[in-house]
Amino acid sequence: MFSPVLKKGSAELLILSLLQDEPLHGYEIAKRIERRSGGMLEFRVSSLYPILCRLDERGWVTGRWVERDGERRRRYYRLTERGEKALATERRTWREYQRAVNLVVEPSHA
Amino acid sequence: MFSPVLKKGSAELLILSLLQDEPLHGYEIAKRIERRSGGMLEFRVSSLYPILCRLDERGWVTGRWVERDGERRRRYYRLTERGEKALATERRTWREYQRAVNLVVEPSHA
DNA sequence: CCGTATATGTGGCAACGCGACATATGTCGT
DNA sequence: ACGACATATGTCGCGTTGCCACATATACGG
Repeated sequence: MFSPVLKKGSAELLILSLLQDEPLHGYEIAKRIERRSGGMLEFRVSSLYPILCRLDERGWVTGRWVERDGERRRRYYRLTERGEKALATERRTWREYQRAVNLVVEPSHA
Repeated sequence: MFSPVLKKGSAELLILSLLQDEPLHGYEIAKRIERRSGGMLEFRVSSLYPILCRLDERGWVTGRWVERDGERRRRYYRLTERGEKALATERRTWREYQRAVNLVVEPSHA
């Protein structure tokens, strides 16, 4: 839907936002992003898993393997305390960024 | 102010928006973006000039050298017809993109 | 005469999302 | 029994893009 370029930078914010509600595994995260955005945002798994690793290394989320009968193994991620703080910061940054861009592009200044 | 990652994708939109009002040269574009955004957005010249070339090659803007006494030579860019259409599209895309991300990020869904 | 603002550019780097591909399991229809 | 599909996780290499460092040149004020 949107070009890869535009989506840069928002990926982490999207994932962290979903994990705030409850722990999720990768595939489920991708589906929820698509559903919540009304199909406008789509996440390629090739982007998703590297990002989750990145967030784990950074200490913002922790992953935990879960194996159940009649189910393929899944890795559930949950937000850490540091991740929660980071999410708050990223959300604020995103809002400010939107505002800044809109100040320039919205023609109300003419 | 904002990380380079987040800014990816919005650069063209910002530049095209400013050129809609009147033809401008590169340096002036950079300053206006900074001023209009209240100092929140800053544009490195090392990003700016390559983008202007790109837009020129794509036929969205056309550059014209202007030399005046007591002034260093400047290259003024103006929006082409194709550029105007592209700008309209990019503006719409940006709005939709904001909406899509906010649908996922804003916690009003819980 | 020297620093600062103005003005335009180049080269190479690092980050990031993605397409293509690989692998494995559960489910449903035929 | 078998194939197609959804589920689920991952790797590799590519292309785009903004940035830092650097280069060059002119006008102006102290």
